[in-house]
Amino acid sequence: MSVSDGDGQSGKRGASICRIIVTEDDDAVRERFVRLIADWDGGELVAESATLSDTLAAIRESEIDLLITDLNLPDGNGIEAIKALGVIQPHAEAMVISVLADDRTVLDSIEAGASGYLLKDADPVDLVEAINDLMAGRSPISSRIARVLVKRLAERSERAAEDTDAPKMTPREMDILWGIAKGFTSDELAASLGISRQTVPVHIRNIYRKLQVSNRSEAMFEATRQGIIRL
Amino acid sequence: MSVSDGDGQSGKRGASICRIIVTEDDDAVRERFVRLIADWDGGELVAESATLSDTLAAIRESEIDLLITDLNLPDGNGIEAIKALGVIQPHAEAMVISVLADDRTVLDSIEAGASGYLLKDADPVDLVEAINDLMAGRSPISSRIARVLVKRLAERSERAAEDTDAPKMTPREMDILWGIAKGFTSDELAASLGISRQTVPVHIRNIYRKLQVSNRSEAMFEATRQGIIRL
DNA sequence: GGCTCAATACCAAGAACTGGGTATGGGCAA
DNA sequence: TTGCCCATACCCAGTTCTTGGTATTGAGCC
Repeated sequence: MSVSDGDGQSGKRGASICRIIVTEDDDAVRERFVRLIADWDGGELVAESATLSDTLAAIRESEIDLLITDLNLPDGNGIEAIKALGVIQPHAEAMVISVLADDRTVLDSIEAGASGYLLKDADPVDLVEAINDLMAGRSPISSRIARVLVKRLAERSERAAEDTDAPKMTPREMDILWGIAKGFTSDELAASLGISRQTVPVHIRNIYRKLQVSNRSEAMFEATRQGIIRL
Repeated sequence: MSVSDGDGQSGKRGASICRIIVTEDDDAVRERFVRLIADWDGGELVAESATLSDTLAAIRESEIDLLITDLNLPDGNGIEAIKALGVIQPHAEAMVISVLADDRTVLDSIEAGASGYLLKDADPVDLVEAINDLMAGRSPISSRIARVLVKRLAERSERAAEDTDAPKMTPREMDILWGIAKGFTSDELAASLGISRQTVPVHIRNIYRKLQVSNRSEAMFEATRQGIIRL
């Protein structure tokens, strides 16, 4: 697709030069980034922009491999640019460079498709190293940002693991629960489990009691919410 | 062990010195870590270990602030040590230093409670900087490892966002869907939404069509699986 | 102005579910 | 051994769902 030269191999993405857009509303900072890329022989600056709208235009008009963007832009949020990039040029990577480090912003950025996230800290970031990481399929991420990701992933297992109550289902009840998830009627469940059609409702009632619900759909909701059923 | 001077300053978790256990079955590597910590005046090595069982014993017997562990141990998996630490000394941090970088291992480690994860790469890691990060509430993570976390968090939103089909629910249908999740009957739904009891089944039928299901429980399952309903 | 679609409303029959009992074996632990 | 729990099975009455129709109104689009 459209790559200039490169068809063939590209161990990393190595063969071709990395085409980059830099979005940053602070002129001084942007100039610094631009210079770093100019002095590096692995990348080509396709566009530099100080606004969201310019960036969106550039994403539509130029083929790129990497978007480096700030989040606080005068006319919007850099996350929009990341989302647009994901739609228009899905092959491209995106990296955030921002002062923001709150959970919501970080997670939104990652979910929008950013693969890297550097904090605009005191210490000057090694931009070229970050770009190399990114192009090699790694994710350069400041340790403070990484903490947000770790926290998010860790809490997920916590809830499933202990969850205070964790109603324990018997093996048969798990069978029934899965049958319900697949929309089986009691008769179908009885047939597929090889038991009487009168027995199924008994199990279902026991499930309701354990989950403190009173019908199938509520049971499904609770069971998935409490991690009893994995999607 | 060279604790040397001690408490004076040390800004971060400042008052006390960081008590550390190092678990690593390769003697040379472990010795290197031990020496680095010894030469640093912010931490005290409480124990060093080459096996899981020794580490578990140390976790039980000594108060520590940080566990630095390999995963491949001769008598088990370092993840066990992390889990044990989380139970016995929940305040303590854990960091993995391993050659393993597969998704399952990384995610298991994080979910077990590791806050840091360094790849035992070619380049020598700056262990002291990593420890400082950790003690300051940040997460030192190699970029290759970070990619795993990013991938995991991004795919979660992807499924909800486009998902190939992404059946779009109208606002009303979302109301109905949530009502079903909470176990409301059609009558209750009609009452809570202020519409006729005859209208609810119409919406439900439309939902079934969009999700390609034929009853409420299956609809719940599909809706949660496809991320239409967030838990 | 037509067209599509969401949202509303109504009817009715048959299938399925819910909740109340009671009861028999088998397995496991005190 | 006794007691508890799981799994099994049955009955029944009442409630709720599901599915087949038809129809009106308003919003958005060509």
